[in-house]
Amino acid sequence: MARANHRLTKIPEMAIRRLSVYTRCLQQLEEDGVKTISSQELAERFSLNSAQVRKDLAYFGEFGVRGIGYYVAGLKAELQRILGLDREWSVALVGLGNLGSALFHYKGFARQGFRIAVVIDDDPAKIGREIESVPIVGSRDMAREIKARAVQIAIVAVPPEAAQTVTEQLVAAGIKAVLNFAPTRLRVGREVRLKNVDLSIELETLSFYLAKGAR
Amino acid sequence: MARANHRLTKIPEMAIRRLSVYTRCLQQLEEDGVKTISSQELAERFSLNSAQVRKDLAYFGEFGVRGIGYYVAGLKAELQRILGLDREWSVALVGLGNLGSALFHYKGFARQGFRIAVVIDDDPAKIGREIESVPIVGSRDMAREIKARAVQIAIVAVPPEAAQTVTEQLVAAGIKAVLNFAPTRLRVGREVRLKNVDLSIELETLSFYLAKGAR
DNA sequence: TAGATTGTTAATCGATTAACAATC
DNA sequence: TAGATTGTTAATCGATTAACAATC
Repeated sequence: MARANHRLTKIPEMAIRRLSVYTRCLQQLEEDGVKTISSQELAERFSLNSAQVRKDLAYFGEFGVRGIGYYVAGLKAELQRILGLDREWSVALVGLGNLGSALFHYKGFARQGFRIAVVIDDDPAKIGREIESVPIVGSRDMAREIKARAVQIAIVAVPPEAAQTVTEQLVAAGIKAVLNFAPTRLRVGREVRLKNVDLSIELETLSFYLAKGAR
Repeated sequence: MARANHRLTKIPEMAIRRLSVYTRCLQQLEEDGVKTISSQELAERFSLNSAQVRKDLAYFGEFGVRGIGYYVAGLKAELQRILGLDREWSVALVGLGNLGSALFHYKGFARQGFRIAVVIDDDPAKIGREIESVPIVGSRDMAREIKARAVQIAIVAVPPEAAQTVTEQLVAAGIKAVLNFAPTRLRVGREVRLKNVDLSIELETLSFYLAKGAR
């Protein structure tokens, strides 16, 4: 029964993350000249259950062909569309310290259509300059630049004590989603999508298992 | 009934992560001079359920006092011990490019007792030098340095094509846990704890919600 | 003692997986 | 048609939450 229940159901966050992973795999498969793939084969690559792969996809539509599997190129295109990876997103990078610079040069972002359109940093030695043709502006000019460049996503990589203030300015300037690397819990309104990346917590879970092993 | 069921039960990964979060909060509370806190108060700070806080703690023991709550200093110390944060861990940082440098200078790691004891990079311009008194060695000398410095944790921040090879060398040298920032799925034996940090996937989930909002 | 809050059990909720009719 | 694999329903599993006796 081909019904579009995928409009109504709430989609688990983990399903979205897996979609991301499938997409990258499909991209590789396409480059390798693979034409079709079954849910079973796809699942094996990530030690998942084939039913989970099919269910993740079923949230969004019917992309497969019974007896065949999925056409790699077609499914990749569908997933890219669903994830918003079929277009370019203008991103503002806030903070050009060590982490900010690393993120600026990180190749993975650009590959999926995320283009850093403006860098924001209040260091007088940096304001007014460019980095790889991307302008560096002070927070004073932040709102103007964000609007002018239709930036919707901000990557926050400033010291923790500056993060909340700068985020409020970003939201006031019209930013719709924030990826936060500052080790602080940010408070934003519900109209803004916030994702925290906590670098310390990952090390701490590792040390838990090491410490446990030693006990 | 004070039984140590916490020795047998399998502990959810998410519970460990929350323990990390509680610990940091308790640290702050201690600095602020707060003596006791209830599961309810603690839960509210993270929009969690108080039963969840109590259950997370109950995996490891009985730390609270009925009618009172938890003594901040005592609970903090217990959780630090459980997470292995009551001691110093020697860490090897592999790859000193943009991301590696950022991670090297990242203050959050050192704060919780993770000390970068050696940097590994094969750039001839870097080998043999030091960065903030930490030696930089080539992968040729990796095994020797890791053993000499009793390093158990490695942070991998090399280009994706080098990640698998270097990880195998790390494991051969006796590394017990790997935090991987390279955008590649690493394959390691089951005796090694592996945690992947995928920077792209976070942006991709954000763009999913933005794209959905626009549909 | 009366009030507060824990630790734990039982109920609920949600996500994963097995099973299978539909169908290419 | 026979074989393969989907999309979906129903069963299972695990994690979250409500409820409450125990007890400070």
